[in-house]
Amino acid sequence: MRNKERHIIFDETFFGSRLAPLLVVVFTAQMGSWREKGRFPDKVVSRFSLYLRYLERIEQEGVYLITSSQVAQALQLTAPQVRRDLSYLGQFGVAGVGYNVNRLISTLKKILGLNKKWPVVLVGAGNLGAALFSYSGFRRRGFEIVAIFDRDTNKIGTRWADIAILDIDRLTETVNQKGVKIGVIAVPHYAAQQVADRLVSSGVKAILNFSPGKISVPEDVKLQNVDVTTELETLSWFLMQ
Amino acid sequence: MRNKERHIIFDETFFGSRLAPLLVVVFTAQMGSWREKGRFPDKVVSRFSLYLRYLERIEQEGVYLITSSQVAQALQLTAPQVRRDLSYLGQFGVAGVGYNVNRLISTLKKILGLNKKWPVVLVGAGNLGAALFSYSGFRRRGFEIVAIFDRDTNKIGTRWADIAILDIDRLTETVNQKGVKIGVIAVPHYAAQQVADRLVSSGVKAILNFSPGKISVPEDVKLQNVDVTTELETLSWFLMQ
DNA sequence: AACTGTGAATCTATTCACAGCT
DNA sequence: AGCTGTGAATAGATTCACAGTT
Repeated sequence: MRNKERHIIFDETFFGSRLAPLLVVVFTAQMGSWREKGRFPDKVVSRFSLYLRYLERIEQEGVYLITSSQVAQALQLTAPQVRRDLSYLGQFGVAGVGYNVNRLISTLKKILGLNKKWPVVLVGAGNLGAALFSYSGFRRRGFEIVAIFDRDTNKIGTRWADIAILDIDRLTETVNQKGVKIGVIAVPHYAAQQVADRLVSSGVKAILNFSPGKISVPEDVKLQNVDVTTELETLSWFLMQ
Repeated sequence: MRNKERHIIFDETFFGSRLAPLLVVVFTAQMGSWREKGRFPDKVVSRFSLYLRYLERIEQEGVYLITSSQVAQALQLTAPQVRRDLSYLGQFGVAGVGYNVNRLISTLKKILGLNKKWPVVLVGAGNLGAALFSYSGFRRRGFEIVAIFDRDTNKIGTRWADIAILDIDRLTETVNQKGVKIGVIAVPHYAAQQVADRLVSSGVKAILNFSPGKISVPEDVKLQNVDVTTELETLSWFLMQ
């Protein structure tokens, strides 16, 4: 019927009562699933990213040791949460002392895959594309836009910095040649699904989508959405309260 | 006390027994807290936003009735989740039939505060600012950028469409004059906290922040972050698996 | 004395499963 | 017959609290 064990915990005061023990039901088997899968939840990963940025900043300032509560305070989290997150990395901290900033940084980088270079294709050479292109944070992290695609013939053939804007028809060719695994979609919503399909069929395995509305991709492709309208509408809802 | 605890493992034989149903006693009193607070969780609100967009689209296509599973399929959610979300709005559906698209749309709009116009200030007239400014989805939803601020003297005094780019020093003045409650931050990270502080002290109550890294605001101000680097790093992590 | 690492507890979100309406 | 609305069940994420380490 049920294949999961349940653990029931009770202390001596409950032994007197018939039903009381049943009140302290604890469903276990919760923890320890990431361990087998070798993957942590997305939420934890995105905090890893925050931790990394923070740690790199304080490393610049000469800090080489940090405690969970300092990290928590800086990033508006709680200390236990920071410890729990970092414990996913293994036993890193030194009890009574804190964490070694350097070791943390290099571990986080390794886990996040930031030691290697990721060639990225950007689809959409509009304002948003330009903003993403000019955002230096990507390059600093190893994400390098190797080609830009659009279908506007006025843009095709021109360059941004030294990166050519190509016809979208050359997407597959480029993705294969440069071994691109990440695509960024910055086109209007009506074109988004089509672009996603092309990226997928070209062999891209991870997509960052900036166009509003849902697009769908096969299960083995990771899709990350950034939906600005939704964010604004959440604010609007807040202001209505 | 702690030492007296016993762990007992119940397997399926137990769950076949008469006592099993009693376990249920424990886990109640969970639901029904949002109702008093009159607010739903952020996650639900952001799905409201998705529902609304989808419903408006199908309304265009002449659909006036929709079921939870249709919505779920279109938005890659589950049917029970859609029903649960919509049930927060009250009893809207018709059993055996589905939901009236029109009524849903107008209720969602009301809840999300999209019946009124929201004047918005945009701080940062770079590429990202330009992308946000030119994104027509905002205006369609009642978010109107009434002023743009920057500190670059080359930009100050120029206009985008008919909206002037002003010196950041005139922020408070504008916010007060136009009753602005929402601010969008699209400046480099090193300037973000300072801009946030100015927005807050000018009276803005909700901030959409596009610059990477955490900024902090008082409790009564709603902050929504869009952190592109983190999204990309999550993809990178995925690709490492 | 100060901090980590982690079971257990709690809190939050999602899904199941079905009574009840049309 | 088909769908909603919702208690109950499950899953997931966060926090508490403290044993253990330096």
